[in-house]
Amino acid sequence: MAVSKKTEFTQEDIWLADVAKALSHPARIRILKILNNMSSCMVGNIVDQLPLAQATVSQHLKELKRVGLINGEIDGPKTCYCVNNKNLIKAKNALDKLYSKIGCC
Amino acid sequence: MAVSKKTEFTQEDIWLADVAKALSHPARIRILKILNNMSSCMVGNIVDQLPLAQATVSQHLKELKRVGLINGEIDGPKTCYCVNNKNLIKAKNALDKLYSKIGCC
DNA sequence: ATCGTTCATCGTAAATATACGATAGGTTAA
DNA sequence: TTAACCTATCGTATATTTACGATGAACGAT
Repeated sequence: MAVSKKTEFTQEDIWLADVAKALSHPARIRILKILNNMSSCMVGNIVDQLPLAQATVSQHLKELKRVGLINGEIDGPKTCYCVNNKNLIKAKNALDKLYSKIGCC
Repeated sequence: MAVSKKTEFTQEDIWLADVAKALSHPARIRILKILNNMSSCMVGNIVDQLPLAQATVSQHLKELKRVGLINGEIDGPKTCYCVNNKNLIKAKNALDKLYSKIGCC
């Protein structure tokens, strides 16, 4: 794409777009829902519920972690992930600023 | 990416991911904010406020329209765009389902 | 120390997204 | 009709994402 122009926008717009990018794959939406419904949050459990290879799931988890939508901590040989509610709510609130005050044309 | 596995998820997860994808570029976030603050919504006005070529802006508008976040209607030689509040609110509500009931691990 | 388990990272191939110039299509004005 | 204008689309180059097998790193148990 030649050269990216993403840096020429405000920090807030870049941040919100980045969070949206992390949400832009059904596997990552599914992962968030799984973490929301399980007390256990081992990677293996997540892999079992997705039609994807372990390496691919790990990549998706990394992307969600990168933008702060989930937290992960090492627990012995396993890794435990969970949703970061604070940032998810922050993203939801940011969407409020996009509502049109005016009706549709 | 070899073969896409996106179809192997639920319709709702695919839909929400698709809306998030439309929001995943700062230019498109900016466009929504511009539409939210202007009574006029001609493409030319939007192009003037972005560091992008007209062809690129048109592409971004097309992507927002594809998922129903904006509506566009031809008004003489110009085209008028506006935010589709209904779908934006629908997306925001869908994010509510992703909050963790459990605290962070 | 060795083995099996769990997960992250590397390397790589293919699909998709981004950006722009050029051009086409449609509208109003002269 | 011609000219000028506005926007969408086409063609194309490059960047990024997606997906997987293979490998590596860390841990617990034997």
